[in-house]
Amino acid sequence: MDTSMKTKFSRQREAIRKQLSGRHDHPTAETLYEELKEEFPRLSVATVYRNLNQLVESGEIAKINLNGPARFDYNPEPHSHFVCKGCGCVVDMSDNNDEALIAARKNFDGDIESCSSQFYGMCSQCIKETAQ
Amino acid sequence: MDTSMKTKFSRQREAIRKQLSGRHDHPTAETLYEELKEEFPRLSVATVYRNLNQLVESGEIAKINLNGPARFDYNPEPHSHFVCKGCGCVVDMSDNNDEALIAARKNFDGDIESCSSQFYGMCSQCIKETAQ
DNA sequence: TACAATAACGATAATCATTATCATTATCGC
DNA sequence: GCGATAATGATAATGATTATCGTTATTGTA
Ligand SMILES: [Mn+2]
Ligand SMILES: [Mn+2]
Ligand SMILES: [Zn+2]
Ligand SMILES: [Zn+2]
Repeated sequence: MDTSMKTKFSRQREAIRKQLSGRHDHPTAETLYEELKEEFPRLSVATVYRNLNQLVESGEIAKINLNGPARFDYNPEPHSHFVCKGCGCVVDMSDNNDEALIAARKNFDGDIESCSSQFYGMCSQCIKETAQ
Repeated sequence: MDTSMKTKFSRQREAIRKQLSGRHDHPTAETLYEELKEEFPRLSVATVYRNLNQLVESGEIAKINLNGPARFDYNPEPHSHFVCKGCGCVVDMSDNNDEALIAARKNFDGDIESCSSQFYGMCSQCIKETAQ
């Protein structure tokens, strides 16, 4: 992408940003698109992808690659996620990777900038439902 | 998939297994396909995907989801990876997630089974080339 | 306010990775 | 060998994402 390009305001990007803010379910582009169609009946799914990519590129949001379509996180700060094997939900974990980073840097011949971890298992909700 | 199905031997699956064994570059299905075409000129890419999925399903190998096509790991034991932002290489890290697992379980209301971490940065090779 | 430059849009075609389908072939137990 | 069926190869189909392109909206300036 051309870095000399100065970004202009767009109602769509603003709406996408807002839609993603303050939530912790890490929605996909498709989910955001479906939700925003109400407010923007003419919205194109390409516009959602375009803007999400731009926001990721600028470091304002984060992209999460797991199985299936990419998910997006309003919080770009490195943090861990729990992925439920039952319902597929992706939940924020409140741990700091700092120790892992420090440990990893000791025996690695390169420059480690960041770390992202995923934990897998069953969320409390799914455990309940399985118990029935 | 039907669990009552007993798997039969296949030369192709054996070759895929062998091709993946003993290497640490975590190739994609496409890469393995290209490499195996020499030995199996009639090989279909669908066969590679089919068998890789089967091996993942049986827990014999692991699937790694990052940006781009999935990569496969002959080592199914949970371990961390370093992903180079320069060349895109994926390198094994010799750390144990046990501490991270124990810490995460303490303040999480659910059943955490496993953990996978990725470290991002520049590999030593890329650092050298950038310095030039 | 008008206007030129251009970023962003919406619609949709194209691409890429992966899976499904199906007729044929290979494996396996008898 | 023979029957049952898992696995294959070819290819169509799907799902996610990106590229294209003509139109629209934003922005800076006259
Ligand atoms: Mn998060
Ligand atoms: Mn590995
Ligand atoms: Zn769950
Ligand atoms: Zn590198």
